Amino acid sequence: MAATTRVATGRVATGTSSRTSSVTADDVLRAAGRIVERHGVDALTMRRLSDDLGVAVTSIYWHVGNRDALLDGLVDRLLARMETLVPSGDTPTERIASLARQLRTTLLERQHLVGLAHERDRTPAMFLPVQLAMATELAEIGLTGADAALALRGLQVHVISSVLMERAGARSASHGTLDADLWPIDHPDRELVASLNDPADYATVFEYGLDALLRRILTP
Amino acid sequence: MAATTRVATGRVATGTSSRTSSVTADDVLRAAGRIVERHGVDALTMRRLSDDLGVAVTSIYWHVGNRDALLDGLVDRLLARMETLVPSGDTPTERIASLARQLRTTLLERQHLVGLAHERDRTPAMFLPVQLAMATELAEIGLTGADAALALRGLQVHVISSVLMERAGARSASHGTLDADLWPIDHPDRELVASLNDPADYATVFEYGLDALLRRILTP
DNA sequence: ACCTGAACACCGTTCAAGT
DNA sequence: ACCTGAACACCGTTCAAGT
Repeated sequence: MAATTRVATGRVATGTSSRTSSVTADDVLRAAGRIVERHGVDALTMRRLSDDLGVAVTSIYWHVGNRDALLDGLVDRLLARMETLVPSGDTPTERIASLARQLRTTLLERQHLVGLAHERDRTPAMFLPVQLAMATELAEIGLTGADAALALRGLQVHVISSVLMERAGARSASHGTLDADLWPIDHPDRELVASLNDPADYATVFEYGLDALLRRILTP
Repeated sequence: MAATTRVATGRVATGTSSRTSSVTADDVLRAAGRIVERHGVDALTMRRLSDDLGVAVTSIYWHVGNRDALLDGLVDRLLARMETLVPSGDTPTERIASLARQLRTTLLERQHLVGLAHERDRTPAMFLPVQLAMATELAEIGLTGADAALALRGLQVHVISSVLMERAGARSASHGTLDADLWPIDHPDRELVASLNDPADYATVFEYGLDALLRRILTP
């Protein structure tokens, strides 16, 4: 009984579409992206999405196929964003670092989408534009071939991992459990334990690893 | 109509339990772990699990509470495993590297569980035993306090990332799309592109980054 | 061309009932 | 103490039907 509370859902901003009331595929993508980024992938149900858009569940299927295709569309949007990054800096090393940092901040803004892309095996495609740009810089230093490939993958691994770790760190911190809370209270190195309690320094960890990689690239 | 094909499901190996037919909480955990590791978390439905065990869905709830508690239990089992790692090697640096490598291989064996632990913000707890052991080695080198914390986190980030990337790499490779397939076919550095086509060298990428980190630790 | 409700098979979970 | 079926609210998806 009482199937749904379907009562003129106020209608969500139709945005660019000129005709009223009806919904475009782009509207669906946008609304879906909003839900995913704010509440995670699991929160994206077709019924919730249709509620947000003020249409029947089934009309979403007309626009985007099904849930799987919808998620694919979201990932595609993220990948398109990756092509806008441009390196800055005077030396190749600086430009590589600049690319890595831009990549990191871009991914941090869309963390749930990054996870989604990873689950769907689109991580390689996600990194492609940056890899191409980085390859150019590496060639400038004289690093090509297998060595360059290794350096590229090293950088790639480093960036994505610090994004993932930062998310985990932020969430643990927000619900109170810090890394250091797990450590034995009588550990001799109290400054170490204290440092692990500082939740905000994942940027530093990132720079630390980036520096390590760049040094190794410059002195093989 | 035809609710389920509930026909004497042959009964799964009851293992250690002495009484026949009935099921222990440990049986449930084991069966669930098998499903998760073989087919991923999404494949773990309560009904499939109960089918595997040859009991009614509802009896699972008696043993483990609900699905969420079940997943928690699986993660706990993974964390317990982490305490068994022991460093080997003559120098502190070698012992640190040894710990990182053991951690990596252990996590690679339980990749789905690692993802699960990460989603549930248990990554810090997962790394705790290794971190403690590594801290001892770092102190031997003379690295303590904030510097040691940074090194620990750097190592932690590196290990988990290479595990995650290796999974992504393996899956992309298995369904045919290699990193390098995305690159422009006319890219000047053909050896680089060829290197990116070799799917098996994630171990090398891991060692590369590990080496970079250890060098940086030794020369601050 | 676009939207709709009804209907399907599938979830997780609760509960009263059995032994 | 353990297991069961019935029943609930919730999914994704299909389809015939509307305009």
